[in-house]
Amino acid sequence: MATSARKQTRARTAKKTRKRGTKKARANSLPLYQQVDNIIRQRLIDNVWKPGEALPSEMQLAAELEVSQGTVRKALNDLVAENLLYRRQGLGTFVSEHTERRALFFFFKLMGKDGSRALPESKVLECEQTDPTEEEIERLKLGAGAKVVRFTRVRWFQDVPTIVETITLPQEMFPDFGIEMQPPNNLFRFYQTVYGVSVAKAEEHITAVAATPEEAKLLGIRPGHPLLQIDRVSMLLDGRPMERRISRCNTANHEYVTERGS
Amino acid sequence: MATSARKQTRARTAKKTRKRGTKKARANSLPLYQQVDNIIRQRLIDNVWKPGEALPSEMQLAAELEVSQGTVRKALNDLVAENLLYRRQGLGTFVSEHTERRALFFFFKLMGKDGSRALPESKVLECEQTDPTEEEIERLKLGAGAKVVRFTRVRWFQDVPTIVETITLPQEMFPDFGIEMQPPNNLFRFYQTVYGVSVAKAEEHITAVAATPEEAKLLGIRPGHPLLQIDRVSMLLDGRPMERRISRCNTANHEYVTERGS
DNA sequence: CAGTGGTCTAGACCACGCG
DNA sequence: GCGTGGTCTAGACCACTGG
Repeated sequence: MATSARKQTRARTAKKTRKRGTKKARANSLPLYQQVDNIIRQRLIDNVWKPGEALPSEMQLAAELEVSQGTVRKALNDLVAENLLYRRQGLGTFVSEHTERRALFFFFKLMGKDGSRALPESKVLECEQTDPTEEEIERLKLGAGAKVVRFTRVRWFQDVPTIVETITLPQEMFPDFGIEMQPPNNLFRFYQTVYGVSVAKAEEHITAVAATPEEAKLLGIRPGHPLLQIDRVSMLLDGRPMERRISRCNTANHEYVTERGS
Repeated sequence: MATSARKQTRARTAKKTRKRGTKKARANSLPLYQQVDNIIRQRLIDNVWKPGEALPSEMQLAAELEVSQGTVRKALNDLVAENLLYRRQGLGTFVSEHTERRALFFFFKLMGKDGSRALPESKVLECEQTDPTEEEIERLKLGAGAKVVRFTRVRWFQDVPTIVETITLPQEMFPDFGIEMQPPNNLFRFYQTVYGVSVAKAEEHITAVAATPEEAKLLGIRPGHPLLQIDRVSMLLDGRPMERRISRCNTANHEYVTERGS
């Protein structure tokens, strides 16, 4: 910022014999606040500030990047709108964490039909390190020869088995996963604290399917019973896929809830 | 704004023998830009500006409401973030419309598994004006004695029947609906242009269900085949429910797709 | 108390769309 | 050329947090 973008700016306006020395124009391509946004975004990707940590104050960032406080503020607020940061008056600006609560409200859309909302318990059935299927290669954008960790678990709400879940991770991002380790219930928090891998966005494909005999047995239902299948790929800030998860849910007592504003 | 909120402000700071006459403080409750936001929001509810129409310019609004241009700008940008308005440089600020394209990308989440994305054709089976069920009374927040319009339709993607839909409307909001009128394919646009009713937000509850014999016949599948049920209530800007829709979809070739940022 | 973010203003210039 | 929104700055004061 202080160098590249800025110099360009000066260069661009040079031929017009710039009169106002104090005024800043923007580079031909991107507005200043977006350049600031990108710099901060890159630092988040590079883990310069870790989840839960505070960023420098607006004034400090403004001084470092040689822009006004207002420009930094706009960039920060945009990042807050994307849930990457949060701010607390009198305290500072912080990197978002994947707390239990956050996982619950942001990623976990299954609610009890009675209005209850809770994370289910989990029990892992199998866990192996293996070769990916064709579908996994595509969904996780895996390179040739890449390995994956794949495990299956059943999830309960109040002693009622409700979800059968198959989770696939790129082995490269999670070294030694599943070798001497049993995955815990809150996976996102685990990914973040143990491997420094933070989920930034996710895409879900939802369909209705019939329960297989195995699933029927695990969930205590008839084979062929309708299940809600949620096929989700979670991605890092830079867009790289980091988890593929297929959840097959009995929606007798729970439903997938989503709302959209305007 | 020019009167009520402003006077309060003055009143609050009165006892401190306010020194700076030019400075504006905010009322105890809400920041100025939120007051402006609320005023504009109310005008949208009151249809002061209709969908597609331009609002007054920032300067005009600022002058009318006696605040700075920057404050109006923040309020407007917040409303843009909610998709209630959109702005075009050099042109102005406009009220959002429910165009085909908008309906497609905002409300219609069903995508072809081959990546295609289109609004299906529709054929209405029945249409009646009747008493609401208990469930409808609750979901549509109907008062005692309120009537509803209820109709059923089948929807096709390229000649393949895929969705069976039951739609319920509060009769009060849609006088004469269904009496001498057959509902068209793009309902949201119809609601807006004919009745001045604009959807602002929606909540969906998604489950997996088994096809009834009637549905199976309509969709050309076996009874008991798994269907994706989307139970949606759409609401006006002020939160009043205006449509309840139950869509039961065969997800053999289509799936419900959603993404979440951070 | 000092330091943080939150609000608000005033004014400059830029980029765009249209006549 | 004019009016629109878009960007950027500078500076003021408010409100909250912590020591």
